[in-house]
Amino acid sequence: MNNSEALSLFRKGIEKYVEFNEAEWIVFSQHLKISSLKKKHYFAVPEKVCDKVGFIVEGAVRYFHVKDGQDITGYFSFENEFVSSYKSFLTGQPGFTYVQALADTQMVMFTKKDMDQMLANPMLAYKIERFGRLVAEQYLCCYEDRVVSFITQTPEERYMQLLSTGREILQRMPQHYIANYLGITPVSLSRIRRRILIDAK
Amino acid sequence: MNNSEALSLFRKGIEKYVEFNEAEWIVFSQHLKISSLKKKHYFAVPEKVCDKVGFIVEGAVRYFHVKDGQDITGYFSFENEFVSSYKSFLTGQPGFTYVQALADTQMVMFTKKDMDQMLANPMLAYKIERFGRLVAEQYLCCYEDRVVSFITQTPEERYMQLLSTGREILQRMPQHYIANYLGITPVSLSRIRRRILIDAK
DNA sequence: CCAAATTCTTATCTTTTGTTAACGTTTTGA
DNA sequence: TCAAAACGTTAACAAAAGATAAGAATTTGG
Repeated sequence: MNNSEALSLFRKGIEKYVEFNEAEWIVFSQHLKISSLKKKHYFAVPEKVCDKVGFIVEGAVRYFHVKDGQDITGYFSFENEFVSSYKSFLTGQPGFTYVQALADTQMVMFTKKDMDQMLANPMLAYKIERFGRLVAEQYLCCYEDRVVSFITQTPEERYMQLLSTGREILQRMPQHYIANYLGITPVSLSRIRRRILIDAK
Repeated sequence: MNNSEALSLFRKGIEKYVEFNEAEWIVFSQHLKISSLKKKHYFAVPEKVCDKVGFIVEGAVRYFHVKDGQDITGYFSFENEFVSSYKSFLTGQPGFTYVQALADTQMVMFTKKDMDQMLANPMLAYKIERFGRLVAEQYLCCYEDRVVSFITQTPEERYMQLLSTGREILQRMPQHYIANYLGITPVSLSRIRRRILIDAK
């Protein structure tokens, strides 16, 4: 994919948050950078500040933590979604999360510095504030659902719900990542699947 | 507490997000309403759209879900914090959460309609967008931490962490609410506390 | 002030999950 | 193409959590 195609996908992808006129777009896009990440390479690592946000035009990433030498996968992002170690980006503090490309991934990126410049530029400030608000609000809603599911549902119920709503994750992610995402071990998810199969008979 | 005191606490409380000059404040505060909620009364209930956000100047609320006839407490808000069934407020769709006053609670409120009016008012729009962005970002960070704790920690580890960071919750909330908040049953939290006591010896 | 409700702990029993390891299958990458 | 790595299932056992119930202490609300 060439840069112009990537930018155009990005512009289309963020339409639901904000639309720029041509003059604005010219300035805005000067703050964007097209960037590729080879499979298994890292977008963010712990102990470092993640000073950028990406928007995936092709590929996918996973978010994971390392505990006692083991990976624990907490989240995924696919095409048309943002990537960042959000808390680190927003607070400017070092993060605790690995963000790794699961396949060769192409993204449109902007840095914290660029975001701050745009927020300080009267031509863009208003729309960037709004853009940021709407994106943060959307992620807030996702997180709210996720927390509620941990509080109110059993692992089996969480998996059943994922079966009915999580097409992309189920199709594109190996099962042991999905287990982590649900807050359980891969062995436990395998058993849950078995239980469901038997109950279905 | 009289209305003027409440408004002043509110203005002080949101300073970290946005500061208004006197002219802006006059307009902004016309969209605010001071409101009291008696203990055990509801700020929001499931199946209804929560069309308002409050800022607690005195009191506290808890958020809970009902599952199989049982309460499951998911969160709390105290003085100087916002209250809403956020997803319902942001999306305009009916919520799934009860939000209930734990004590007589006084808050400063604005409705979705007021927020939309302010966003449409050139005098306030920019600051309100920014205000909304910063608040959403902060809550996003809280939720991120919470999800990570469910993914990477055992219930015991979550409780230990709460012991070191959750002063207010621990002091003001009964233990069975805290158990729910940690994603476990009250009985299980009681056992965890016992284990910790024994290990400490 | 007192009965009722709430809160916390403890015990018992059942169910589920975690841990570790083994095994066959599939995928990967050199 | 082929060895190594990754993946999913299963088993066996230990550890933890859920469900239920009982009982004591505390709080509450009229």
